[in-house]
Amino acid sequence: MSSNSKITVSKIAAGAGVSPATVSRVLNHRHLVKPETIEQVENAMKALGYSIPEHKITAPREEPVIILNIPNINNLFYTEVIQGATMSANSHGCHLLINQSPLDHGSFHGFCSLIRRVNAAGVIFLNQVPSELLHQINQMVPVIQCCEYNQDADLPYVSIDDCRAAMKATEYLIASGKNKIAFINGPLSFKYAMERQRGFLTAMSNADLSIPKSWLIQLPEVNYEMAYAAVCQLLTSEVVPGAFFAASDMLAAAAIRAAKRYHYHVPRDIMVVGFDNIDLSAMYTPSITTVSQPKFQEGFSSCEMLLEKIANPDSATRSILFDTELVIRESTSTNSGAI
Amino acid sequence: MSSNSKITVSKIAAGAGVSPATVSRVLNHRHLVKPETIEQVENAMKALGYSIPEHKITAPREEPVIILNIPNINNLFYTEVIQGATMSANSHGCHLLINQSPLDHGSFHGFCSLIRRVNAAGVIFLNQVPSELLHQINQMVPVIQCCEYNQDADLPYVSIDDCRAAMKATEYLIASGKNKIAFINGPLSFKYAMERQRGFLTAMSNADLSIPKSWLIQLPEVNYEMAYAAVCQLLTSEVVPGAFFAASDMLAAAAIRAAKRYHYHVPRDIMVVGFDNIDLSAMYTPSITTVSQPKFQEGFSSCEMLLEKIANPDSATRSILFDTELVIRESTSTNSGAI
DNA sequence: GAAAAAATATGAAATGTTTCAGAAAAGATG
DNA sequence: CATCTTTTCTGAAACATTTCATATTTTTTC
Repeated sequence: MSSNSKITVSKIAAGAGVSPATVSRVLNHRHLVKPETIEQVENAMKALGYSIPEHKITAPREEPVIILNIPNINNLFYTEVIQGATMSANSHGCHLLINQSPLDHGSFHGFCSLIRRVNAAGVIFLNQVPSELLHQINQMVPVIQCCEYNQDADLPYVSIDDCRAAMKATEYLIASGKNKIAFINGPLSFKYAMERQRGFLTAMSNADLSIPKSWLIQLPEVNYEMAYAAVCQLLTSEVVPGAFFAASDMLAAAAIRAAKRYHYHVPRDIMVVGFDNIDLSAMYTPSITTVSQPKFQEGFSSCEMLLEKIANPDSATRSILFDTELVIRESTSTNSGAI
Repeated sequence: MSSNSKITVSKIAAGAGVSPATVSRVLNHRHLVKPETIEQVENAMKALGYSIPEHKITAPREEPVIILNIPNINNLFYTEVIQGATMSANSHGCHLLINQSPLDHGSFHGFCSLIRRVNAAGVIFLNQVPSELLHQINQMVPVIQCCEYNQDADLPYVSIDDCRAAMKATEYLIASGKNKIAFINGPLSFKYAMERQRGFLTAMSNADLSIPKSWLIQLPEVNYEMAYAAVCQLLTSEVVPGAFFAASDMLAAAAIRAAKRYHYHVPRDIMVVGFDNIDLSAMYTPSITTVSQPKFQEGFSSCEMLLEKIANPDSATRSILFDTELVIRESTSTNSGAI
């Protein structure tokens, strides 16, 4: 027996013909060591019967960390987008971490310090960020905007054509024989809200339909209770709409609930269309007809684009607008077994 | 000027009249050093104008990063827990980042390398992690378990008493005149699922009630469609339960949907109780009676406990079990305006 | 395509941390 | 209260890690 005592870094180093420092590096900062040297050291370890403790094994290179920023995790919409981005990141051996920050002027400093602190390789924003902040961050690391974006910033984004999608949905309601359609929306400060409203109004005007101003419901935030209250109020006035188009599924759910309260049958008396196709829309009773956007795909592509930009900072990255699809469910379909 | 060069452990040791080992201990394992000795060392540090070392335990110059790990972001339950943890972290000037990983043997390496890569100060787990992995991670950074936990690991957790909560809910259904109660559950590999089932069965047996085996619905995953199909099947057999107790709100929603399909009135014919009080349960039609657990509070306390453990690694951290509350809504309340 | 600049890779030495053995203090025992 | 036992505490030495200087390779520039 050569050495029966404890296995030390120095002994491994001697066996591998390198310095103890190098062995220590293989153990702790593997990416600093040349692959062939790592192999030498690992052979020496094996010869001594040493196995590296599992939690000490580090990646052969410093894995990039990507920050995906969301304004508020309390929104069902994001989960599938995040799944897509995570899938992409993991398949490239990257870490994807989710940060929650409004990314306004107040939180900007903290966000920058986060980027530096974790040495992030890039950022995906799911919220609209003011141009000047976006540019400052883009000077530190590559940036991609996903779903909600700031067109002024001239930075790449992955999203859908909200206006066209809203037009299609409105046209569907009109084609279903409805001409008294109310629109429920959240704050117009969101680009998507603005665009969806524009699509709705364009489709209505194209069909020569006009509606009272009060049917363009404008909520101060995307909130179930508020939407429920607003729709209840509308349903107790003299003229009642024959359909609601909501800029998000949760608002559509609130409209359905309100309609039921006043004993309107959905879809016979009142049709309801939502937007986004979140899980809730299939689970609701009746299930909700909605504009489906490819959330997973959007997240996935954002991350792919970002990784491309990280690997090749000067490549011209082109923005993407995905197609949407109208998913017909019980809240508009008279021949399904809606309750 | 005595020494203008770098301040080292040896110099502090010389100043304090102790060995370098002791200074190192003051910095890293304070509890091993006698209080008077600590004071000597700290005086010597002050005399040398010692400013906190860069990456050592004594508060890094940059803000700590906490990793909150969830098994799957596609679960509505987590969002509020995350809000609580974020609130706590931010109020202490920490970054809280969310990572998505099942934390099994396959993903363990990647997770360890993440911890090292971002130099995380601590971890909060929202999923049950095998003891041996938990211990290995705990050797790197402090660990807190939140909501779902592994009792064997002997590491601190913040959660609720699922068994007692499930008993209370079952007793409420029994007190409401129901004695034919079915239970819908997800995989028993989750501790919460096991405990909730135990609570249900205990309450039933305490009331001398027995149910057919098929009324203990055991789904291979927590999934709306699966639950819907299972309940539909049960509702088309000869004897039909008068109530469903579901181990999660989503399963309760599926039960309601299935009941409606077969024209049972909820709550008159069939009562339904869920668990967790996620947003969905208030939005559903009818709204769902459910066991509410203080999700925000659990997240908040987990993070506070973790920060305490980071600041003071040797402090004895005691686990917490919060109280739950039964929130009565339309799915069980005959006198509310249920539809 | 040569020269300059930047990134990568390594060892010696400096520095930090842990182990181990033993001293000192605190409790237990008869 | 003397003795044994256990626990706490510390330093020397062993060991691990990081820093810094330098050698090597790769990339960029002109």
